[in-house]
Amino acid sequence: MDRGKTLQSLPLLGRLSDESRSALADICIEKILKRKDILFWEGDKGYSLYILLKGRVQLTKSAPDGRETVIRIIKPNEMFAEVILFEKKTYPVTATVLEDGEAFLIPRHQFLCLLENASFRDEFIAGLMGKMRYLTDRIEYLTSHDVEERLFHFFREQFGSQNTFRCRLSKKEVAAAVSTTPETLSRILQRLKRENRLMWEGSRVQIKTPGGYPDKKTFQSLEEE
Amino acid sequence: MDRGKTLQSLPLLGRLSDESRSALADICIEKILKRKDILFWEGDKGYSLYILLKGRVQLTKSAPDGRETVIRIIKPNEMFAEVILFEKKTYPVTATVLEDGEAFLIPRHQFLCLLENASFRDEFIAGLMGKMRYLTDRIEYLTSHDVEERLFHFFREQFGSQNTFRCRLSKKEVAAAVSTTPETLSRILQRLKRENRLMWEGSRVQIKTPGGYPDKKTFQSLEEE
DNA sequence: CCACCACATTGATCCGGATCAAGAAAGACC
DNA sequence: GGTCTTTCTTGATCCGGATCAATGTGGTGG
Repeated sequence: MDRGKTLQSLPLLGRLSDESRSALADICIEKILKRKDILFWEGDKGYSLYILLKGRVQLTKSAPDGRETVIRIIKPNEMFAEVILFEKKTYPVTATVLEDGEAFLIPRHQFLCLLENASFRDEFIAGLMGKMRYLTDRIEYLTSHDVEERLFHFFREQFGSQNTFRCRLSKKEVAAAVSTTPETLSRILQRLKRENRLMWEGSRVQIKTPGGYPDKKTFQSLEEE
Repeated sequence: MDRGKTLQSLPLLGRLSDESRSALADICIEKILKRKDILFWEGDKGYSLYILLKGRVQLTKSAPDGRETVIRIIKPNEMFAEVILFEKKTYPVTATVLEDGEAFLIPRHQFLCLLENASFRDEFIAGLMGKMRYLTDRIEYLTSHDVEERLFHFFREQFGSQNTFRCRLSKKEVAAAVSTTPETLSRILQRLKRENRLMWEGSRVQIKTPGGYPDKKTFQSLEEE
């Protein structure tokens, strides 16, 4: 893999000067991600951040009683775990690979140098703001929309506005992502199929709700920011 | 008010060089906050961020159906609305004054200059990270803790670990802050009083749960970060 | 000081979705 | 290919908390 090129194609890093980018290319570590790998646990001390190139990674937080809450599912080209950049603190979430892929792993102190570059820094901060908006929206979404709405919204966020796509996540995982149980999801899918509004066979999902999804609210996915 | 001094005493801004700080002092606008004032509406175009000096401000997001979700309640010395810094976008939340106070209002382009200062910038980014942690925690909290736990947690977050304090918010507002209805809150307060675990008379709240609150989980308030 | 309106309490009811339980299907592993 | 484990489905039940409704209580402005 030509790292320099890969790095350049990333929205975030395209802003770097050629020199910094190639310096980064020498530093960052490629990592192959296999489904079910844990990249780090909530509470771990950490010194690197990640850029996902391919695949899908889930960030969860666990309650004292063991229940896991999905905070966010990372799609390719997103950066995650930057939270450890400026604090000697620990990861606030656990990162689990949901779908095989690869990632760049960038050591923290290395990354900090890059922030001297004004244009890069602005892009980086803008990225953080986008994530804050995302989390804000997620709070609103989880507290005032029902499971069906959350499901449609989740699909749109993850797979864009296409009406048919391949979802490699298990139903259990999707249930967790929309903050419900497999049983409830199963029942809802059953009903949606009966009402001929959504079909999910194997990994193939087909949405047939011409003229818009049930959730009217315009809700931006992180990518679109 | 001696703005320079006030600015210096703020954790975030203390890091600035004396010159930048006094430049900032000349720029930033003092604003008196009266309960029920709206600082900005979700969707407004905005060009300034705020630092709350005194009082309390609520950030909410509204669902299409009109329901309002409280995202965060700002305490003194916190900065908010920085989200508009790097995007020409609109405020993602509505800011309502809950308790009389005052704030500094800093025009966006002015603030951007300050980021040239490395130490200030790091502090600023660290602040953003803290907020992301907060939002992450809030998602987990709202989805996997019941109203009683959320209530105790809210008090601790807002008023620290003291067992007795003055809460100037209305019950309706507290209900919203813990994402429930006034009716439910009322019933819970009634029960807690009967069980002699918490008393709320007038604005005076007294918690009598020696040896820890029901929510065992260590949960940092933003201030402690 | 009274009238009015937002807040607060209390009761009755309802409902979305979690939980528990048990079978069926589908991978995964030797 | 067969066993074993995990996922998925379906059914029955339960429960936290929302909603609806009615009444009580303050606070505030004229």
